[in-house]
Amino acid sequence: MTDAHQRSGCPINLSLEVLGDKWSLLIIRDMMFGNRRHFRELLTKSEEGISSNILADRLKTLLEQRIITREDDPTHKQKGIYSLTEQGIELLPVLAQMAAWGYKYLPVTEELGIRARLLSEGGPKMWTEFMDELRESHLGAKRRRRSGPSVGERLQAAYESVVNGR
Amino acid sequence: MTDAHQRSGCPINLSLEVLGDKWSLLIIRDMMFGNRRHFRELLTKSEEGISSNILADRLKTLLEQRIITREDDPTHKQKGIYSLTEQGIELLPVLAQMAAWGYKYLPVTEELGIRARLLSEGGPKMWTEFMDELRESHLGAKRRRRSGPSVGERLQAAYESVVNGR
DNA sequence: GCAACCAGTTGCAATTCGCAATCAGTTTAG
DNA sequence: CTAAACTGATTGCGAATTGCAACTGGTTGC
Repeated sequence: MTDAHQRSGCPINLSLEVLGDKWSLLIIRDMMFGNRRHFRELLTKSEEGISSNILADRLKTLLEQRIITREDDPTHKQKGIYSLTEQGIELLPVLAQMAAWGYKYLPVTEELGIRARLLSEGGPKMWTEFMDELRESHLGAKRRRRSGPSVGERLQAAYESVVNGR
Repeated sequence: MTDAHQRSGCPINLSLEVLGDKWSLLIIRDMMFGNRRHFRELLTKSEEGISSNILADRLKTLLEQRIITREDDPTHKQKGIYSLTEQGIELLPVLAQMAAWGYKYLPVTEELGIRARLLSEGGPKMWTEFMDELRESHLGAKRRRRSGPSVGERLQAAYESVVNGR
């Protein structure tokens, strides 16, 4: 896991060297949209069933790359709380574009596609708002009060609506 | 390489099952920005040095996923011409966001970062124009004549300007 | 004819992946 | 107080993937 073997200084290549595998972006996704902040939450509450050694390894590299941080949970001596950094939060547009593409071309299920659809329809303006919400919950940033439900709440409500209403 | 083991119907997960490795998106990148259309071009003219068996394997899965197509080159009985499909062309926003993120946070070299910078500054409007150009060169689509150099030409000129002018 | 070029394929060693079991400390229920 | 459950991982091991180098069978240009 040494970072000595850099292939080129191309931004796409460098991004892929950090994120180019089947799990890293899924962990980010769960932290962003599923509000998972503990190891166990990421391990058990995901659709795909990552195994614990892979999760531990990916969290380690995401920490090294400063995409997430880890701090102790004051309520539990063993729990750690993982948070997105600004750098991690700014992966949202990447995920949003990837979700939009997958939604358009791959066999997405209805309940898991609804977030992608809303996020795609909302466009960059909605992404920016959601990123501000993430800055509040992950970085403790102050945020102007908005009227109405947050983007996170709207996405979650839409998801539950599809799940319950079928 | 059977596609039986699908992990979930989430659009991000499905996208990662197709593109979640260190090479697939680099091949797409070279086809889009480097105008590589033949096996040898993709093999030898890339910064990163993919090996031929990996390239052959990735081209195969990209074909299966309908992200690219392959046709015989009429000028050479052995050459194949790889082209992006509409589905492949619409990966441009994903690459653009990934490039913008990498440009902002990773140790990108000046000459390889200039395209990312221009594409990021140009925004979705420039992406749309570039996608139209790709539709012309890869799908044979007719395109309204534009005044001035194309996006592809502008990116290439900027790259060469940095390479020569340092 | 022959060297260079074409798109891959093959063999093999090294690495990574994925599953299951396990670990040691912490908290909670009774 | 004790036992069970929970915490964030770690370990062992077989399977799959990766990466390098050599090679194949054919085509093209000189």
